[in-house]
Amino acid sequence: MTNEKRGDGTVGKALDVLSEVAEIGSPVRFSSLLKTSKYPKATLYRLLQTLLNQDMLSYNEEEQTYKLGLKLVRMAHSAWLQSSLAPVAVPFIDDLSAKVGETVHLAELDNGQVLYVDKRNPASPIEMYSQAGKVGPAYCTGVGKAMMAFLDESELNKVISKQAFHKYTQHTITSAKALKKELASIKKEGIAFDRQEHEEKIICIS
Amino acid sequence: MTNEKRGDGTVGKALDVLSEVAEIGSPVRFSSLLKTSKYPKATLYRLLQTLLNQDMLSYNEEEQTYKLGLKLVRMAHSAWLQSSLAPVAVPFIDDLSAKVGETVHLAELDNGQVLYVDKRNPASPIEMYSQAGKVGPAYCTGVGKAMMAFLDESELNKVISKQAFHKYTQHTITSAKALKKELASIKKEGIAFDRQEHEEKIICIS
DNA sequence: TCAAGTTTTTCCAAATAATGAAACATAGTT
DNA sequence: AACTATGTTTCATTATTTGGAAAAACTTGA
Repeated sequence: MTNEKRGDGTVGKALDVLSEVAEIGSPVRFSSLLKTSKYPKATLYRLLQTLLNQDMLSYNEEEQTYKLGLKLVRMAHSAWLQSSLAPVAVPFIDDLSAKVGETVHLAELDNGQVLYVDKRNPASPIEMYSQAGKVGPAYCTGVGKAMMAFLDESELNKVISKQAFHKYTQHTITSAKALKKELASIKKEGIAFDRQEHEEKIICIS
Repeated sequence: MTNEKRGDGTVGKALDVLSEVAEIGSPVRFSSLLKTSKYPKATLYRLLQTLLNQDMLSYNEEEQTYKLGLKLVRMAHSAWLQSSLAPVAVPFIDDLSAKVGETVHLAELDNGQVLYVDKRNPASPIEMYSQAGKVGPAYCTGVGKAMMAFLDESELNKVISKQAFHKYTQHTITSAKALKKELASIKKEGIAFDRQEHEEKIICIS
């Protein structure tokens, strides 16, 4: 039986399980996972054990619950450090945030997704981790579009072809053609707007 | 570096490779990884491909380099949300930081390791991601010891038994016995100190 | 341009590890 | 005690992973 879409062997399955735990968002019991998961009992069990051994998950014996583990956090820390621009740009966004008195995001474009690398909010100086690290679709956020506008033709096509357009709100752009048109005008004017395309009531200027 | 306990099949290997990429800290070429890695060419290659497919790594075609990928960051974000106390405690540590005018860490104890969940530094409001997410050994940090002091006997033994004591500085505690003694006094006095046990010139009060 | 060196990718038979139905274990209830 | 709901282990079968070696794909240099 070959599974076409999710096709990399055991590792794929393990990461699948890891994602499931991540998506649930709170510590989970084995049985609870079993209901959601597409893997049979024994398999799921062994995958969880492996992930535990590897510190990708941590297990609370009292409550018999699994949650994401230390290794993951440690690696994410590395990922942050590996991010190309973050360390360099920090002073700039601090500055910008202070000047405009609005929330400032620092984002990176990675394979058609916007990774919010950092965030500065002048009012309450934190919330940070709760936003930085978030990933969103590039085609319906201000930053995303701003960045795509400056890709060259071939790269842009590559990115677009990977996208599955999903209509988040009634304003979301859902065709490659419409997107390209918008990008062209962004390039000309130097400013990108997000007109409630991803979340209602949130607009942004990039 | 010398980790004997490596034994869970393919998943273990894949995560091993992932760790290696993380530890290097900057984008790596295949050949470069091959030198460090204990896996043969073909194996390493396939593992990298799998991790790529899974978005755990991302690949820069121009430079032919691998770095940590989006999925990892996304999951770490979830890990942060799953952390039991962070969301609740944020206002408190903001407050505390303002009052004492010193850097405040929020840490969690997880299997003998201290995870710095959050950090507030009154002078420069950031650096955060660069520290939060960091993991350190519990037995030679102020916070770590403070928390261990309030574990009950059996849990404490479990944690201690997992520890490999490593002498970071000449002040580091290196025996289970000495550690227990110290914990007892911490419990009595309600304050834990870190007297340059982990890093020279850094002391802290918990 | 071709040959010589690198680095990355593919192949395939043998070796190994993963699978999952079912049995077993351990609470928790009625 | 028998019943239920979870969690853990076993084991013969099957599918995946392995790694040496060799083929591509790139890089250089003359």
